[in-house]
This record gives sequence, C-alpha cells and structure tokens, in this order.
Amino acid sequence: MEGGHAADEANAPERLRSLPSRLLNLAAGYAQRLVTERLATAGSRKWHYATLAALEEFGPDSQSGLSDRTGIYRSDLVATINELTARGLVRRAPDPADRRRNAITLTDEGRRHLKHLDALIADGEAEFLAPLSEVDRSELIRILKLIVEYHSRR
Amino acid sequence: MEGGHAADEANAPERLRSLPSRLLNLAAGYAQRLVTERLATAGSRKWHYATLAALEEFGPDSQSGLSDRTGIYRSDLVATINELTARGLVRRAPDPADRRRNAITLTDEGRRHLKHLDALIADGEAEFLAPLSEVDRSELIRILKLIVEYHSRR
DNA sequence: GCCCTAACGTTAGGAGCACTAACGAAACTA
DNA sequence: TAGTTTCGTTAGTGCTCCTAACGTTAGGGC
Repeated sequence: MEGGHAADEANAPERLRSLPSRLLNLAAGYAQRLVTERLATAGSRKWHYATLAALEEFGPDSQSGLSDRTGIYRSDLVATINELTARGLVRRAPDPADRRRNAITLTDEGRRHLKHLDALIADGEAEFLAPLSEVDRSELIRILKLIVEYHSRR
Repeated sequence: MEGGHAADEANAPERLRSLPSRLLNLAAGYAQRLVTERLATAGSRKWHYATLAALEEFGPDSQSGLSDRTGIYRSDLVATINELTARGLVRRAPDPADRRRNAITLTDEGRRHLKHLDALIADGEAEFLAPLSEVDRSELIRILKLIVEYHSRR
C-alpha cells in the first residue's frame, strides 16, 4: 500500500513546480493517502465515514438526501449502503411515507464505529498538517474555503 | 462533461466542512476539472503536458527519467509516449548508448503544441484562482509547497 | 380518475489516475 | 561468468467521478 513514487519535487520541471493545480493535487494526494490508510485499519473508506457522519448529524435520511449532503453519487451510494448494512452499521428500510425512498438509519453500532473513525481521521489529519504552524493551518483552511465556496456555486 | 454535483457545502455535515483533507480534495477537484477541460480542447491530458514540459526543459530523456521528473508511473508512461508519438509531438528511438533505453525527443511540432497547452493551462489556473486576492494566492502556494516538500520525502 | 412529468433506487459501464506484479532484454557488478 | 539491477512493456486492480437507462412510485394538471 505504501507506494512512495511521487515526482521528486527537486527534479520536476520549473513549469510544474509552482503550478497551483499540481501542488493542490499532490497535497490532496498526501492527505488522501494518510486518511485512507487510517480508515483502512477499520475496514472503512472515505464514503463510509461521510455517510455515517451525515446520518448522525441529520438523522435518518433517504439515499438521495445522503447523496446531496456527502457529494457521493446516487449510483455509488448504493454499494456504500450495501456495505454499511452488511456490517450492521446502518439499516435500510423502505420509507412508508414515500415508497420510492429508502430510509437509512444509523444503528448504535454505527454510532460507535463513527466515533472510532473520528479518531482515526483526526490522526491522519494531524500527520498531514504536521509541517504547518498553527497560523498556516488556519490560513490554509480559510483560503481553501474561499475556493470551495466560490466554485461550488458553479 | 459539465457534471456539477459536488456536495452542496451548505448541507454538508459539520464534521466534514472544515476537514482539511476534504477541502483540499474538493479544491483539487475544481482545479483539476478546469485544467482538464482546457487541455481537452487540444485533445491532451495532464500527462501529455507534464511530459512535453519535462522534455523541453531538460532535453531528450529516457522513459524512466521522464517518470522521475513527472511522477508518472513507468507503466503509464508507455501509453502516454505512444499517444504523443502518434501525433508527432515526440519521437521515440532506441538509445544507442544503452540499448535498454528509449531516447524520447521533442519535435518542433511538440514544442509548438506545448506552447499552446501552456496558454490553456494558464487560462484554467486563472479561472481557478479567481476568488483569491494576490496575497492569498501566494500564501496558498507557499503553504502547499511546505506540505509537498515535507511529505514528498516520505 | 387519468396522463405526464419528475424523483428514487438500482444496474451497468466508461474514463482517468494511482499503483503492483511480472517478464524479457540489456547492462552493470562481483 | 554468474547474479543482480534497470528498462520498457503488458496486464490488471481499485477508487473516484460521472453518464445513461430502467422500473417503480409520487405529484400536478385537468
């Protein structure tokens, strides 16, 4: 799992070295890997976490509601919910009020698991942010939020 | 091609909203998409650009050299070079000095194409950075470089 | 009530990127 | 000379993002 290839920054072409899209991509890759590795120790992935988090915060929801909140495509959500139900972290039942929908509910076990994932993620994030000062961390987050806010409105 | 799904920031769970790995991922996604779209108008992708850029900057090189400089895996580089040669942007010839190697050379046409891609990328980056002030842009780049430098040494 | 449209979950599949494994040929090392 | 390493290549996996289509169910207009 530990690949460790990733363009030797020092040898990379000038043109690429300060390219925001590239730096962002590399940084996102490192963050992704650290978090993914941690989650994998609990047999989970990003999407599982996002789904469980959304359910705990907003209560039972339909799959399309979860898709909106998490950004996971409806088509991919199917498998995610399958996996979560298989592990008893979530229950899927037809919604009596609207029979097109499934009502997804967090189980107690799911709540426990979420807590565990919280800790793992905090761990990964901490390692990722290790090289940054407190000030730089909040600067980074502030700037990223500006970007995300701007571009998420299309 | 214009998907536009991407988790409505406003509806996203608290837990995810300030998570650096998630913000980074979203931001990288936007940057990626903008740049990719531009490159696609020239029938090119990230890897083509990286390869051409490396060749122009360092001169002819072997595939494994290019892999080091660009971060593209040797296995993926094969197809990339195939595509570039098919379009006459690059030439692949056995290296007489070391017959295991291929010497990859940029053609005049390749150089022209690279210039074109440069412009397209500048365009994409500009749109990506639109919401940021000059100060924020350089702050972002500075901080990202800290991260990349730290994590690229494993 | 009936028709039309829209939403929901689901299946299938494609593209791009990151990454691993294995293999023959050639080169280096001992 | 024998053993190891490098190089290009093929093949294949997994995740993410994203599109298309389909049956079922709801809701709105009439």
